[in-house]
Amino acid sequence: MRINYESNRKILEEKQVRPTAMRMLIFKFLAQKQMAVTLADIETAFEKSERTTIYRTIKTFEESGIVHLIEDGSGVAKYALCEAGCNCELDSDLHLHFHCETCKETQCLTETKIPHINLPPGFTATDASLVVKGTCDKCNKK
Amino acid sequence: MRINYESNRKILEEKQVRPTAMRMLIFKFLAQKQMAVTLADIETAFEKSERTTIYRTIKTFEESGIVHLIEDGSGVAKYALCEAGCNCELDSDLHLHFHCETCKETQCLTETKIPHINLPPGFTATDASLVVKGTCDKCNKK
DNA sequence: CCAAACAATGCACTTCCATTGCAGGTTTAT
DNA sequence: ATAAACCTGCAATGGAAGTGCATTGTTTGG
Repeated sequence: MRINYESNRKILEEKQVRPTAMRMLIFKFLAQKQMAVTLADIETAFEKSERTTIYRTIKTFEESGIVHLIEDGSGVAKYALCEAGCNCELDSDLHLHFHCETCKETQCLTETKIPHINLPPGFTATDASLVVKGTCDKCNKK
Repeated sequence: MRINYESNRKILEEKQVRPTAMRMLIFKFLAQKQMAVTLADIETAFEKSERTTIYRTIKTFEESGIVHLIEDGSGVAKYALCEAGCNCELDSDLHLHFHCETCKETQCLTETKIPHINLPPGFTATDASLVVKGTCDKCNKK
């Protein structure tokens, strides 16, 4: 729908990313997915387009703070859209990621923040990543 | 020293891993290192031996609970010895890992356990991994 | 003690994912 | 309109993980 298209475009522009056709498509794809996706997932969804372009698009998104990288232990990098107003780089917005061992999907649990950690003396933290593994709500219902 | 050799051997045997020469060497290497190491690190330390052997040795160690895998976000798998009596698989022994962005080393902070996390309704956890990034005590002193 | 059975090792090869170089094509600013 | 900056597509590279198979080493049962 038109509205959505316009708002997506606005998000890209706000982050200083030119809203090319490819980027808009990939952004839309990410927005529709509830889960974190791999580069291969995007490739599969857009068979017509080039791996490299997708790769670089995601890199651009990552550097611009449009998506954030998630390493969930599956060995491949996954990406998910940052929430509106999210500053993933900052300590303040460290949410946790949940990897379901049944459906193999990874999602952001944006409501659940990483609790404050007391580090041993001498250590200073700039970033943290918490991945919880188990069974997600959907799979627990089955 | 002899004592150490014997005690290392005992550890392997307790975990049902045959103490071959190669395995003893790799175990010793891990025990001396304070940090988590990559397969490449071990390769470099033992140039004479085969990548595959090292790879499979570490796999064996991992499956037997002698080492645990750490994914610190550097993209490559790292391994560290489990503490005596550690049961890395169990919730009870989830310590945190610290990745120093200055020296690029990763270490276990075994004293610091992962705090209890309240998951949203429907989610059940079996495992968790917390990696904190920043500057370690040594690099902060420089 | 010897042979059969099993486990560990070495070598070659494959696969998967990430990344880069370069040559067009497109957009933007002057 | 034109140059500069940026984006895209294609080809190729690199690094790490993993597999198959033949060989060697180790254990165990007779």
